[in-house]
Amino acid sequence: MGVMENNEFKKDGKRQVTMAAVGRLAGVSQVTVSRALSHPDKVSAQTLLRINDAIKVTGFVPNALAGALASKKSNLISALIPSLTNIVYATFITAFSEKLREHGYQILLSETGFEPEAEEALVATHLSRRPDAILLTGIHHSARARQMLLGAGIPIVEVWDITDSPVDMCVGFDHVEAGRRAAEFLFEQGNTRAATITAKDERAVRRQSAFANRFEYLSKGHVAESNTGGPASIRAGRDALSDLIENHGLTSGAVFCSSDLLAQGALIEAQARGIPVPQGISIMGFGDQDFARDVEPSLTTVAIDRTRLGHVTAEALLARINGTQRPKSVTDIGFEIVRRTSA
Amino acid sequence: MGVMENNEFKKDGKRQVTMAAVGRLAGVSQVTVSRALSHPDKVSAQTLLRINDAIKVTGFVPNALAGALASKKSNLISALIPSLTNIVYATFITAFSEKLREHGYQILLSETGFEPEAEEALVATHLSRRPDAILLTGIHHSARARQMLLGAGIPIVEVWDITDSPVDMCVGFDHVEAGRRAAEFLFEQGNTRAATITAKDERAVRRQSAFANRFEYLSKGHVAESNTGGPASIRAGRDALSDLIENHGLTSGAVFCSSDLLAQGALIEAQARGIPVPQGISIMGFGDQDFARDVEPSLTTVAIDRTRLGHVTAEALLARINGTQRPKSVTDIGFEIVRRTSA
DNA sequence: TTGTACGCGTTATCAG
DNA sequence: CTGATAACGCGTACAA
Repeated sequence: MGVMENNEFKKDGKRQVTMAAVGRLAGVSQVTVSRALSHPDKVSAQTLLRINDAIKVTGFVPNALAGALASKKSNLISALIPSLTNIVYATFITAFSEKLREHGYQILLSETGFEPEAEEALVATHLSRRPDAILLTGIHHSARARQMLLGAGIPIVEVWDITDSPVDMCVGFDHVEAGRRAAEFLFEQGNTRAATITAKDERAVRRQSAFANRFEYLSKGHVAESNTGGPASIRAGRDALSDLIENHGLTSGAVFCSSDLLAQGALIEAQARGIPVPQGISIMGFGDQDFARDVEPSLTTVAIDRTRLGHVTAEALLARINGTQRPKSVTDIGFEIVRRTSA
Repeated sequence: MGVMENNEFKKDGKRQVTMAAVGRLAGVSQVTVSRALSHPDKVSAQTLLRINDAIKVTGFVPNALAGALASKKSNLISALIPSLTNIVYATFITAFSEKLREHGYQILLSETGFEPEAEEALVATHLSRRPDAILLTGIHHSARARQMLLGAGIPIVEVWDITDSPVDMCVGFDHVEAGRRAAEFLFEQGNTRAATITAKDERAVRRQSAFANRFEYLSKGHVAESNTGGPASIRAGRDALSDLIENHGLTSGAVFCSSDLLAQGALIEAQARGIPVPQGISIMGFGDQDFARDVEPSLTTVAIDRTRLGHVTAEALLARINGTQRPKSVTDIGFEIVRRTSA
């Protein structure tokens, strides 16, 4: 009694309906059925009708596996993103998928988490499906992953970051510049002290570091830092603000958070402690998620247009697939500081 | 100069590395390479080493398309969910994917939106990839979709709802019962008036309806209702509460929201208007998302264990794939009312 | 332990 | 406009 027994599906059950079967019913050969589907204009109206009838009758569903094998085109695009439950990646992938679906592509999606090692294994399994292109998040990949990617000979796009030396192409923005600009903004707002709250995310850490450097340079003071050690959440934001207050002597100034969600947590914690925002402390988020403008006080933040990022990335990939776009292309979608009331 | 030109990928470029090529390098036949990969114990240690060397040297990546075609097993599982940007579906799919990946499956994911028609087209494209199983959200599907699904002869699981007549199997909970129980809970808390805020979501509407019926029966009063007409968001929650206050004369009592996000919006709006919660009005959410316990006041809600739902669904599918699980199975994962401070 | 022969369902090529 | 025929790369008998 092996574990593979008793399987009533496939294996030996009713064989699937093939183009040949449809053809028999329509009185044509298998090839003609194939043509009727991919180049209907190359088939007489007569037989086209009979074939479509036969398809309806048999409930034929083409086998894309066989099609991909024969044509060397899978119409599949792989996407590796850190996390689906992080809304910023979810909105990005929604926009990305939408645009690609319009062009007949399906997305094979996997979460890599924030550990670089996990990505490598996923790259292999994804490549085995022979996607027509692959999307990676970030610009840091293991040597073996890079090697496999290059070997695949397909368009590759890295997103959410930019670099001078992309594997193939990349579209994103400059995190160092974003952190720096946030520091300048908060300093210009009159804050002489600042602290940071950062989630466990390589890019967030890079922004934090740029922020701290810049703000310390401008203010000649120390920037206290609290790291969540995990993904962003309201709880993490609350705890981090408590940490800054209780363990780092934070009493005034600005707090730069690595995401709007952390900022919202900090906002709630400040409220719970009776600290007025922005009068007592200022809070700045990152991302400009939908709710940023709808919380009280509304959140000052760094806007990243994730939907545009998704669309631009999809278009770049499409252009690359049909040879329009050159390799080594780098697209900076930029960011924008949005001043609201929390800072 | 057609649009398909200039394509430097695939098409005619370097042919991919095959098992045959690996075999030649290792001095064995293609079959032996295949065996070395799927049944290493059936190959001598000697040749296994040579094969693994050859694989490394050539950078061989198996072609899962060809494998699936030959074995009639794609190791692919399709998942159709309404929305990725809705955190409840995202957490569900993360749990679902995780469990299935442990068993060697990859997930082909698509968003269907909340319009039933969109699902049908997606079912077709997904089925063409010959997934080993398919997951659908909800229990309402077009006739043609049902037909195609049945014809595919693969395990099918419908989630987030239950019914006596699943296409194949379903795992979820009873939305009518959930709405009813929420009404009883709020009434027992002493609320003599109630209103609802509901997003555009068939299941949410069903809960709302059950809630209103039950609460009206218990209180002998009318339950005012505000519908967002779109997806849930903090903005939508704020607007809906304003609507209830300004257009429906809401001044006290409880508000049952179709999601925690809407409830959070209502909470913020109440705060902005200086209405104390729960003293002025009570607010109840739905879903028990992470932040529900971390906002101020903490959110009373109906807990749905989405991670468990994901795992249970994956396990049911796995069991069904290897014939352990019978068809027409219905799994009710239930729900739980969590009393916190907002109601 | 290894290899040969064949089939999976489709597309591409070339003839008619 | 239609049809043979040959790939596509791998798994599954079955044989050695």
